[in-house]
Amino acid sequence: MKIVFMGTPDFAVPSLKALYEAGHEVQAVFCQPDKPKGRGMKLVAPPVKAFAVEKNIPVYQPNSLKKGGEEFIKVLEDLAPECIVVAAYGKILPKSVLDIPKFGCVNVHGSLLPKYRGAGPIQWAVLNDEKTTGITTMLMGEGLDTGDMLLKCETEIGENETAAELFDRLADMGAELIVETLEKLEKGEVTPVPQNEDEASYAPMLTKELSPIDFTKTAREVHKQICGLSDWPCATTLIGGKRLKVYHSEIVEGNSDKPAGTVVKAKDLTVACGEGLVRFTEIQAEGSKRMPTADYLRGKPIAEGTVLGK
RNA sequence: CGCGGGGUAGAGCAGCUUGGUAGCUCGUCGGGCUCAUAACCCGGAGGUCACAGGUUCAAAUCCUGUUCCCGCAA
Repeated sequence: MKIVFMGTPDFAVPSLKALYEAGHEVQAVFCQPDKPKGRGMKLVAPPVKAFAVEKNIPVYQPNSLKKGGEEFIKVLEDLAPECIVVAAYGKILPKSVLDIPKFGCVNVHGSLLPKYRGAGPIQWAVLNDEKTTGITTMLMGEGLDTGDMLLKCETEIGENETAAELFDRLADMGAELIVETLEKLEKGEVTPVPQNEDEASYAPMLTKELSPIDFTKTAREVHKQICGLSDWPCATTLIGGKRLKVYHSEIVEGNSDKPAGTVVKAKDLTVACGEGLVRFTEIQAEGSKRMPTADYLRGKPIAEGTVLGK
């Protein structure tokens, strides 16, 4: 099938790769413009662009498809793709684009719609301690992730699984599902199902305001916050006035009468919460790289009774 | 040139201000002790102190350049 692929971050790459390797004619790739990133504000190409360049697929990076995007829409019309596949593109497609391909625009979304529409479905599923989540492919409408659903694939969320780990798994699942979706779409073997608006929920992009850990919450809530925010923006606390990022953690059996945030076991950094105990297993201090907690403690021991968060 | 921290043994760190024997915790190897242990004791191996230049009798330490990693900000 002649397709145009629209996507930007790592999440989209497996899908693009799978379509490419499934023999589809990927006519062009659209992604966000290179953005100044990291220290020194260097321009960085999005992962999808890197893959496309490697495979000699033409890349377009419009600032917008709405305002001043006429020339790009012209490009799309000239390519006349049979389907436009969208995976975490990061831009709203105007109706003039949605109407171009005969099979429509198909989106790969990282949740079981209609739950968790929006930019951060994977992270919020973890943060909310969902037992399962998955991938949904759908025909795009004009609303935000509101289109009719095509196929779904469900998976369990691991007890200690971080959003980053789930991201990778879902990206691969999405890749399989989008290939299957196109196949069935072409053969007319799939029936679009409207979403139940009553069950819809919205998962906004994460911000750093979610980072600080509130140890008065339950150990489970703290643990899921750590998992859901890893690798970015990361749950954080303070130790001796310095910021400490927590990448991995696990819930520990037992309880403590110490105030929330107190380190009750210095050997493996077990911390008292409002209810229950949580243990940090991978952390990162300012100016240092992320490492297993045991490594960190060898160089910077933490005294039992230390209270985190200040 | 956005601001800042850092690169020292396999891992994590101290030492740098005030130049003068390469240090700590852990791991590893060998031995010992114990009914027993992620226990304890004794001993050993393991370093171009990121790279390049400079100052000096002498540089991990002071100066200059380069490079890589990280926090903030975006």
